[in-house]
Amino acid sequence: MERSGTERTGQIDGTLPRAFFAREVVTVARDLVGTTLLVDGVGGLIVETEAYDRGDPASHSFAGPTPRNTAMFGPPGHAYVYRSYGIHWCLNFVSGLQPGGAVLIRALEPVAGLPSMAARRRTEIPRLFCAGPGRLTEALGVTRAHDGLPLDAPPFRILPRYGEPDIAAGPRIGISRAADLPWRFGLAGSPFLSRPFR
DNA sequence: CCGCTGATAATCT
DNA sequence: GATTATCAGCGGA
Repeated sequence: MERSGTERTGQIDGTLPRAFFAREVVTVARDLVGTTLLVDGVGGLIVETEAYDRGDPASHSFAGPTPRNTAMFGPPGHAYVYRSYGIHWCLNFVSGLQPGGAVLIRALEPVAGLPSMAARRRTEIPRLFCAGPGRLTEALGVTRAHDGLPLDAPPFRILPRYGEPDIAAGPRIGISRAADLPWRFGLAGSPFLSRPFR
């Protein structure tokens, strides 16, 4: 059984406040590593993130608001979910001091709801449950239905981390523009990353 | 270990 | 018609 929010954080309700997301996207992306993401009680430790913001050629918000990226231009602390390569869903946390910023959640270390993840992912290998943005959404049951939902209310729960994790940084994965920016963050040495840092 | 390929759909040129 | 914030399966070294 998981420890209570009070025991972990000293707060009554351990869920991250919306103000957490209303900071520089790169800072939010780094600070999310080591927090715990649950969707309907299924999830685990966030071990890999990427930052995107307005003015970033690799960001969906770069060209301005469209039907797809509407949530990115709404208030921080909400989900932005989009379909990737026609097959996968990808989960972002709308963040930043200006509209158009978001943090892509790329990998989790599975902690809660392991049987549900195994069933949804059709594999018994925990390392492959959430190692990648598309795998993660499949394991947690995240779809377009979650686009725009607030992150401080069910089905979402995001719990603060305890101490300071050892965080690695590097270039983002799978993009062609602004590919040199070190806006990918991860828990150093974690076996649950989508790809290792070097 | 590495690289290639197909699946599949919204968005943009 | 091309591109894309991906993944799984395959073949070769």
